[in-house]
Amino acid sequence: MSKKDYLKIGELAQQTGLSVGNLRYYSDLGILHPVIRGENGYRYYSFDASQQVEFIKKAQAIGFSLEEIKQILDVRDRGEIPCHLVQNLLDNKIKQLESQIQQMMLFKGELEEYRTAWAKKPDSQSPSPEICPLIAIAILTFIIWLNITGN
Amino acid sequence: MSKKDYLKIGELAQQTGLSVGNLRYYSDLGILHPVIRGENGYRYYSFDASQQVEFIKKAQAIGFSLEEIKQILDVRDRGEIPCHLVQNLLDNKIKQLESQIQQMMLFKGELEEYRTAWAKKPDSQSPSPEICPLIAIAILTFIIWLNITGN
DNA sequence: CTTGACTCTACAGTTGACTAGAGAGTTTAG
DNA sequence: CTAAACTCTCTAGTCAACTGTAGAGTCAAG
Repeated sequence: MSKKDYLKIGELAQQTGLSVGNLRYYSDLGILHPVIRGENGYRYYSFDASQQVEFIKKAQAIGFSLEEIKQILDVRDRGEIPCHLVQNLLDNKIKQLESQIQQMMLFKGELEEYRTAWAKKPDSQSPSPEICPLIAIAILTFIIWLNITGN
Repeated sequence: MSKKDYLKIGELAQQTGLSVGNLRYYSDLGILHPVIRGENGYRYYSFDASQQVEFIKKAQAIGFSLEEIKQILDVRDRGEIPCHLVQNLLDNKIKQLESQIQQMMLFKGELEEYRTAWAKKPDSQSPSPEICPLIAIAILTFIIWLNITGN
């Protein structure tokens, strides 16, 4: 348990940008286990804990609840292997995911284009510096609408 | 205000699957305005209100907060919006998409790993048909993802 | 060996997005 | 005309995901 073997909670907090309280909360939920508990009760984390935190953050970002994330991580920790039966399903889902990623990248590209266009001509049609043009808004809403509805 | 001109809140609730309370909540937040209020105080909605609700649902599903949705809808209603608001919205969404795409690719990679790992395994080591926790989780997460994206 | 930074547990508070219930007025089917 | 069904407002409760605080123990630099 020497100084260089583990991270204390405050150090992990610093690394990840999460609060100490948040890390304790995750620890209590069983989402992010300290490697060991000291005799003093201190939580000691491994150095790749910040990787785990990144995973959790991103999983949250795409809409997983902490409970769902916990289930995923539990399974991963147990190292179970999928049934043969559903391998085709896996294949299909991977392809599906591929296309979803493509779509999202396309959408992101559109948004970036739009942002660039905006930056070039911020106020040309605008009555005041704070107010942006109607047409741009329509386009923005439309783009979002298209993406959401998938049409 | 004849019977066929508008929807009452209960009718809209039925159409959309949202609760009456939820619709009132949206009405209070200014996210989904009734076209008019009767003298009785009743909320009367236009027939395309259910379209609006669908928009709200899906916008929520891809990670917009009600506050953000309100801003978007306000824009549509008013036809204008402060530039920095649009910029922020765009920036945030681009970042969010970036992170989502990254995470999805990571997830896809993991699934591919699982698939490969399984392909190497002899059939004899296959677990019993009903015990496929990993696959269960994979399916669960995909279902959730599908729900999020609405496809 | 003390002092200040750090940690612990336990519990209360906050925010967003609702849901539930009371008490009262309104509409509508029979 | 009446009773059931619907609506209103207002207040309070719930749930997830935190944040904040109190009181107490622990560690590390001087």
